[in-house]
Amino acid sequence: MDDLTEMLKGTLEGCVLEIIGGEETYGYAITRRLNELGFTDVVEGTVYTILLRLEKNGLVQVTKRPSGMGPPRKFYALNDAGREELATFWAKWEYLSSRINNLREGGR
Amino acid sequence: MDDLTEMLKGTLEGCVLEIIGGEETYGYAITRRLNELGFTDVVEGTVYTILLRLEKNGLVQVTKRPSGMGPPRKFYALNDAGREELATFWAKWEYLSSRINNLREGGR
DNA sequence: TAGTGGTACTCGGTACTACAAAGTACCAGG
DNA sequence: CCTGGTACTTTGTAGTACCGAGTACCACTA
Repeated sequence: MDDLTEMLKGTLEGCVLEIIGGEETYGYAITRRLNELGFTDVVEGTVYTILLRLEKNGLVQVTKRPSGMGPPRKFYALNDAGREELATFWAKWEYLSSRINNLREGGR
Repeated sequence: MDDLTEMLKGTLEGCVLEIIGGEETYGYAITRRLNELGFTDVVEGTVYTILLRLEKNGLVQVTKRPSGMGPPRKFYALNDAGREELATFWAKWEYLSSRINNLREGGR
């Protein structure tokens, strides 16, 4: 699939929220997860900027833990604000995707 | 629905292409059409920048015609490149939306 | 005839986001 | 020691939707 970067704007952050909401995890693993979910071109740098943004906006709780396989990992978990943001994201996604699919089917 | 601007990035241009593909039309009418289709906050300035971009990228054919109801209108129609771009857009949209919905349903 | 409101397009600047690129650092195995 | 996989940081760039202000045409009306 060719370049999706513009289309990912606004949705990739929601995807990261969803992954974190499923289980406490860390940046490197999130990137790998996204890749295997079909977001093949998403790279680490992108995920880390999103994680820093989530942290700055107070949507996640961060815990640093040693790894054994390399440098220490920063684990991310959703807090209440994060869960709320995730729900908002899905509401927006549903709204937008339904409008777009309507448009495609002749526009009603 | 609250702010969708980030989520619209990469998709709004495709929506405009789809509308133009349906019938030859012009900026002001496209804005009104988007608004009634549920893209309520899209404003004229945004549509015009998209139209100029489409023209610059050689995806549309432009014809200026007098209006009777105000200043002359610039009518836009898809050319072959535009139709191809529209098909690519829908392919990307299908790909992306299916991945996102998969992710939502537990992630396989 | 001046004023208002709807139609219609242009242009300069801003904010936000995904991504590129380069670097730091930890650890295991040869 | 040196390579390769793991793991995070930082700076800068490009692309897009949006804002705001401006220009201009026309119909209607007081």
